[in-house]
Amino acid sequence: MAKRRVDPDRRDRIIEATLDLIAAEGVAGTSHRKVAALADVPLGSMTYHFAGMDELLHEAFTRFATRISDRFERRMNEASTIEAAKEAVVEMIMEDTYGDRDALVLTLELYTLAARQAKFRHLTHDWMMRSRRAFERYFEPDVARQLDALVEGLSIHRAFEPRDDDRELVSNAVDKLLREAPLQPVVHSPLHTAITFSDELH
Amino acid sequence: MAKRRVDPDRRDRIIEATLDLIAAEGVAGTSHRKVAALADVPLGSMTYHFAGMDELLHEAFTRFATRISDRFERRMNEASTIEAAKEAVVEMIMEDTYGDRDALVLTLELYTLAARQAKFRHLTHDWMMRSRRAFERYFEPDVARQLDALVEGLSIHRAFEPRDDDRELVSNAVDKLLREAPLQPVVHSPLHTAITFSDELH
Amino acid sequence: MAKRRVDPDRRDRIIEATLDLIAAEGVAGTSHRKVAALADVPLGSMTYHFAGMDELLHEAFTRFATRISDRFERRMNEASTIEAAKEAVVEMIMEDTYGDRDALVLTLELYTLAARQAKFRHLTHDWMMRSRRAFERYFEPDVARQLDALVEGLSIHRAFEPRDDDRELVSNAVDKLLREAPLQPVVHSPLHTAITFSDELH
Amino acid sequence: MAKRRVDPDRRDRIIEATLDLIAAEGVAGTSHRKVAALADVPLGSMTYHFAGMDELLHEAFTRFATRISDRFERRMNEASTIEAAKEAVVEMIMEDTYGDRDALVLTLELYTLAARQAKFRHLTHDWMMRSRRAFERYFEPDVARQLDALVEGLSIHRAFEPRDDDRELVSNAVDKLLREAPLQPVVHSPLHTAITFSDELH
DNA sequence: AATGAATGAGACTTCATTCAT
DNA sequence: AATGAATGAAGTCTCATTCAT
Repeated sequence: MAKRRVDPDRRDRIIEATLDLIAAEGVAGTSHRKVAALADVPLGSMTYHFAGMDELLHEAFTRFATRISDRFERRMNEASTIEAAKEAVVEMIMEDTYGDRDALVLTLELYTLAARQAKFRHLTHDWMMRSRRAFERYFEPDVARQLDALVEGLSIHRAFEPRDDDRELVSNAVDKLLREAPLQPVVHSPLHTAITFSDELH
Repeated sequence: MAKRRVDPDRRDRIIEATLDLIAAEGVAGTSHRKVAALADVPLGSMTYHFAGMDELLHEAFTRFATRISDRFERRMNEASTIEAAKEAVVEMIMEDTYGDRDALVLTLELYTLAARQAKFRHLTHDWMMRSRRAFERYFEPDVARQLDALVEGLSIHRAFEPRDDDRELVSNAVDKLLREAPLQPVVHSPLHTAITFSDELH
Repeated sequence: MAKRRVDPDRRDRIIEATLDLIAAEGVAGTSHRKVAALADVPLGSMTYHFAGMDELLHEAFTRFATRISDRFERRMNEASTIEAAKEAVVEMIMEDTYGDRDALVLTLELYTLAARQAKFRHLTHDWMMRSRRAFERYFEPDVARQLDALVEGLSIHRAFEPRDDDRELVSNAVDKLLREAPLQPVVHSPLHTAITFSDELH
Repeated sequence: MAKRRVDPDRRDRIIEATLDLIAAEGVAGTSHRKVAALADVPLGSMTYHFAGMDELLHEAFTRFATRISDRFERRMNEASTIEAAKEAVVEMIMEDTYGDRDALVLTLELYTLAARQAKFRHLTHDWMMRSRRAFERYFEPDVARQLDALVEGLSIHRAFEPRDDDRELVSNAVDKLLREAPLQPVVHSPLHTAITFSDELH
């Protein structure tokens, strides 16, 4: 382990190491020590660069959510027709909704944190908003929300129980959701931001 | 803490306390000490009744998954027509897919564990199978799977971002998935049980 | 694990299991639980049959020391000439002074206990007395003591550092010790039983 | 316990305290807590300075074996004639082969560990090699080995059963071993380093 | 600005022993 | 006579954080 007095992207390296570690051992198994070892920085660096574990987790998940959203947006924006957009949705569910196993694990870890701590909730909020907005380039707002939920559910279920005929099933489900406008128009009401979660108890 | 040498259903109380604690503080924040305090049993009881933390978690999540599946099955079985079944699905998403906040948190915690440790995967597997089978009383197998994923996605998204017009949106999404058989019939292939997750790294 | 309501030699089995366990994991690594598991008796049996860990250890080492001494005596008594006796000594050092690895380990464990706790000292005392008396059938008392010490030292050293030419070296050493009476007769004085060890501190 | 953030030779103090404690209560009775209390360091220091109990034991016994070997070597080197060397051997057996009671106990504890765990065997190996080499300044290699074993055996037996006439007996035994070259020369064969011990079982 | 050293709290687990049956 | 259940004490170790340099 070489001395590295000059080390500009040390913060960066720490954040990446944190994400790797969470993917591998979960938030529960993540500690300053392990991150420091993985990032090859002195233990003392950890609390020097980040006020505490919470700040570190927050920054790490911010980077993760941003990264996933960026990729998602890019792929959706590349489509030039509705048909292409639909194909992109199916494609993302099929091959890499969450990019890979690590991404799924990180997503679940983030949801778990967000469900319990308000301070992580804006991350999931922003993420969802960006997804929907990307969908809205091609689809009705309500359909965008429905689609967003379907993508979520199919991705999780496929991760746990993949099957050979998934593509047809996914494609068909997306088709049906896009098929036609509802008979009785959905009434838009103002965003209801009430948070369902009561926060941590102690 | 009174002396209580004779105490049947102590195991039971420990398991319930564990679920409460996980809901409140997450798997990461769950410890023998805290569970023991919550269940009002001596610390030494913990590893007497359960070989270790892992066994405790496994038993707790087994109870949880079974409980949720039971309730889900019961509600689906109560429907007598397809229309009623559809209504039950919407209802469950709307009011209590996961029963309550605790149930959502516990579900996410379980998914997180299952994504990383094979030994928890059979719990999510069984759970999904029971859901689909319950759906299959009324719907085609493929539709059952699509519906199952939609329920998953909508429940999660609604938990994070509830809105006043959710009922219409949910109902409409379910409607569309149920609407009609696919034009090009989905080809059934044998269950592909390959697990996508490589297990814990060390 | 069958129910064994009638089980006469249970005490016996426990003692043997204890010796096996000490050989494998040392006195330090020996516990009621492990012994019970190895002997296939309920944990509750342990403190029913033996007042406590100390009594168990004492009985186990008593059996061990007796067993080793018996064997030693038998082999020495089988010799009919001094030459044969000398050969028996060499033989015992060479092939099985302590019988096997387990016996060496148990011997060292016993010495360790005896060096610190008076209550184990009579075991080592009796053992040594029986060895010397066995030697005295053929050799002068002083030579017997010298021989006894040489056997001890060679056995230990050979256990740690065996060599191909050990037999010659051992045989030669025994020869020299037996060769002839000392020029200046050793004065016999009464046994000095003062114990050098101050006992356990707490 | 005063605050002592700056405390060099803390490691040192811990090692010495460990040796004292092992001498007093054995490896079995040695714990982080007790050592910390004896060395007057916080419990947390223990695993900060030493990766674990094993490392601590290893370092402690390394220091012990080195210390004993140093003293042994020094005393042997001080002799200028064979006669003086012989006298030094007798002297060491008589008064302080192992220096004192603690040293004998520690030696037995080390042998016990080494007999069961390979990682401690190099300590006993080095120790024996240094003893023999010290003897070889004055005596034939084979005689050195015989003498080494005799010293071992006499020291142990004298510790357990001291007698007033030990000096004559010891002196006479040494004399005999040194007396003259063997009639049939011992054949030297290459060192046979095979380790007899199979290691811990599980 | 950066870090090696240090520590109190608390983690999981094992244990000898007690006790009600 | 025998034992399953239970527990308080103590074991080793990991941790986030503080602090002197």
